[in-house]
Amino acid sequence: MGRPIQYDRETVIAQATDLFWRKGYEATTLDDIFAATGFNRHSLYRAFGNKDGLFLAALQHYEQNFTRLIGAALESEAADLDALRGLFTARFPADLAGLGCLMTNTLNEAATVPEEAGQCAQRFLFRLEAGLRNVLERAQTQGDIPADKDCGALAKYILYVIQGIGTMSKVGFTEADAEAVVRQTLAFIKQPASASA
Amino acid sequence: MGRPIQYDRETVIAQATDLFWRKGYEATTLDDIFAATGFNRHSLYRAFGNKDGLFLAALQHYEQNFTRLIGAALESEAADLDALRGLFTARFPADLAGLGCLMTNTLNEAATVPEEAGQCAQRFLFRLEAGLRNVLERAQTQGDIPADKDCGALAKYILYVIQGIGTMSKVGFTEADAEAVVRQTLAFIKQPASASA
DNA sequence: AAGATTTCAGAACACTCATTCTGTAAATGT
DNA sequence: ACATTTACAGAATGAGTGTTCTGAAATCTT
Repeated sequence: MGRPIQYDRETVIAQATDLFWRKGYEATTLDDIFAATGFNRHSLYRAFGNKDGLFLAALQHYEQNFTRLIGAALESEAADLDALRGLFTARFPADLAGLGCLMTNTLNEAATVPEEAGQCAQRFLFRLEAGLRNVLERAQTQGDIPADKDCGALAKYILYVIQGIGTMSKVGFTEADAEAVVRQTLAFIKQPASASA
Repeated sequence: MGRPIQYDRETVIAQATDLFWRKGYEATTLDDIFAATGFNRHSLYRAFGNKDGLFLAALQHYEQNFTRLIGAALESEAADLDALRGLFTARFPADLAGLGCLMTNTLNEAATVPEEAGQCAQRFLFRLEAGLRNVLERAQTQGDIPADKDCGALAKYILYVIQGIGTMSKVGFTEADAEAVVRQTLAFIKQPASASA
């Protein structure tokens, strides 16, 4: 059956994800990846086809990790505003401090990234939006959000704020700033007297 | 004194700004610029030193254009919330639809952009933040914003939202979505009963 | 133990792109 | 009119990088 593989596929993907996350798709060279993971040039092309294939695998890896969090915080029966806040404060500022979100970064790099990657990131965004709406509607039926608010619009709003956090985290604004924004957003949402048109 | 220059420096910078804006720093090649502007390889190096020099000139050009708007909307004596809203709705969604803000884009590309460019973009951000705070404080003294709100925090908040708009505008979200976010944000800010911690 | 098969290691290739170089054209000053 | 200076035009260079190729190493099957 030939020589056995000396690398672990999942480990390689995880390490590559980290690199792409920090440096972006284009700025991450294959040599960077070989240096960081120690795995083989030829093996890359055998296992992933090419650089794009590896990048897509990294995006999927990222999405799966994130999916667990989203599933718990946004899509489960128990999801409420506290879970939403937890998603923000536990996940976003912690790991992503200074890195932004890989999906957001990919969207921002859309001009150079393979097309399929951009679509993947966009799907991710839509799913996030749907999850947010789910939580908000649930909270609304429980009375945590005024009944006259449009949860679809609020979900979109949060999505925008999330993208802002992703960008700002990369330019020296602190974790405390991001947390204040999250607090502020949740406070806004809960306020009665909706003055929105 | 030798052959006269056949290109107009300002025109070249304006065209280069447009390219960098649309495609980003790295993805824009010098050949792109030569093709779009028709001006000369040698002249570029003579006039701007190198690609980085041209990019910095483009950033300054962008900043100057923007400065007029910011000056009127944020830093003048007459600046109020309506002027702020005008800055959003007139400027951001119109020209920038699908492009984001050149400064935001530059920040997102920080890994590959020349260092000086990143600093320029960051200065721009701080200036924008200061202008926002100025408007909010003025509005607060005029009674448009509840007295118990922290204008510094609100200014930062708006800055985050602006970055979000810049990113989202590049991934298919419509101008109407962005306008809704602006309306929502202004409505939030004006609301009494601040529940923020 | 021998052959087959797959991985590993690194050189070689092809392409892009910023930068530099060489030669030509156009204007000014004497 | 001639020499000088500057711009224009395009070829040449060199570095970086994704991809392919060649040969050696390691393991399994028979």
